[in-house]
Amino acid sequence: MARKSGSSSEKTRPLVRAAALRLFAQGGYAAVSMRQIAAEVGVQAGALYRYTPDKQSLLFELMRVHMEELLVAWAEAAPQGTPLERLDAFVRFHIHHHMDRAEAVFISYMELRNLTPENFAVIEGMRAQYERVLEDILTDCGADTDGKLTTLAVLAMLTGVNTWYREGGRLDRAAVADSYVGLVRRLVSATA
Amino acid sequence: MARKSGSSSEKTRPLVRAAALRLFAQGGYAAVSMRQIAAEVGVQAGALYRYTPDKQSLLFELMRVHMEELLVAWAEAAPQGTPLERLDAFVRFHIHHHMDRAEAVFISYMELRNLTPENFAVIEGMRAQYERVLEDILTDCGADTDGKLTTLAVLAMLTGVNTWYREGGRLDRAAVADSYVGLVRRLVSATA
DNA sequence: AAATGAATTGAACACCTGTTTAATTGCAAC
DNA sequence: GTTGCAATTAAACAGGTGTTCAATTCATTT
Repeated sequence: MARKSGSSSEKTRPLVRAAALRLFAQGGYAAVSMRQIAAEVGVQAGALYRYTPDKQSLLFELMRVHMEELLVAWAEAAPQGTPLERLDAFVRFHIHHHMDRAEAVFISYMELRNLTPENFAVIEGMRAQYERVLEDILTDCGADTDGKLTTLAVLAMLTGVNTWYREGGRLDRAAVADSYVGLVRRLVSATA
Repeated sequence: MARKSGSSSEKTRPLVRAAALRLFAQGGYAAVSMRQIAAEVGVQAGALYRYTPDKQSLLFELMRVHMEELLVAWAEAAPQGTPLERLDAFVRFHIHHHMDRAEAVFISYMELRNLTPENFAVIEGMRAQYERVLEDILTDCGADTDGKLTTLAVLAMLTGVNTWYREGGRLDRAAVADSYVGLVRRLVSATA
């Protein structure tokens, strides 16, 4: 019979994920050992294999869940309205969502090359989905620019925030988002 | 007496650098072993230590030289002219320079955390110098925006090109640079 | 209290890590 | 042709790698 309330396993799994997230973000996938992760959880290395089939899956699941949450969060937050309103909303959404998940974002950008080809393809597909979200909005905005190029330019700009934004800095989250809304608006406006 | 022409050492050193550059870019600093680098050069691992005191210095030198070349190249290419002309020139310079050095650029962004604190500080200082170049230009452009924020936004946008640009793709180098000049011009233009 | 099965340990596996060093090779100078 | 030194090798060092598994502990159910 299944236990009525959470088994030890069900409580430990999130701890393993959290430890892996923190350590991978800090030191990089290749530089972090299963024994380090285990130590962070307070367990021996062998015990980790009750929660993940291997180290690679640990990384992959971190990235897959992150991308899934990103897509779901946008699907739930995506507003109706004029193309420009939706563009504003996307900029704010992206910045806030990414600020709240700095470690997962960092891993998802830095550890792509440590995925097996199959796992890489999955993540890449989800990333393409997210890029399409912005591309479609930009198309609706009717910018006279190269849609794909502008999409990638804007996304690079927005994601770049994570490399310098720190809580408690000169600008707070809302101020940063406001500034980028302004930047992106100008970016997509027709040339004078 | 010193040899008249280049010793074997002087011919091998660049090969070691090139192998390390390629392998670090491909697999990441932590995932690449000295034995792999040595194999690529066609030598035993121990022989590498005639060309570098240790693995860390190999990485650091790659990044330091890259940043130095970047700063020197701009110093030599930097034109006079109106602020907007200088901004255009910077955008073109940055994109072309980075396209030509994809591996070094990649390493310089991805392997920062694998530097010792002292080495990190050096690279970070050089990066700050380069950021100031653009910040000064933007200031001269008299944009009514937050100068530091705009600087980082533009740099993230420009450097992002390296994540998707591939030679032989839909757009050639010049077309990409032209597009980004347009994007950046709009970005810094006053709001309507 | 006894039984059950999940959770965990600790040791072992085969192999890889960066780095050092004595011994050897290779090559230019005399 | 011998000397002398730079370049290289092969082996060793101490320790770390991801992963497996028999043995043990632990907590719950009966």
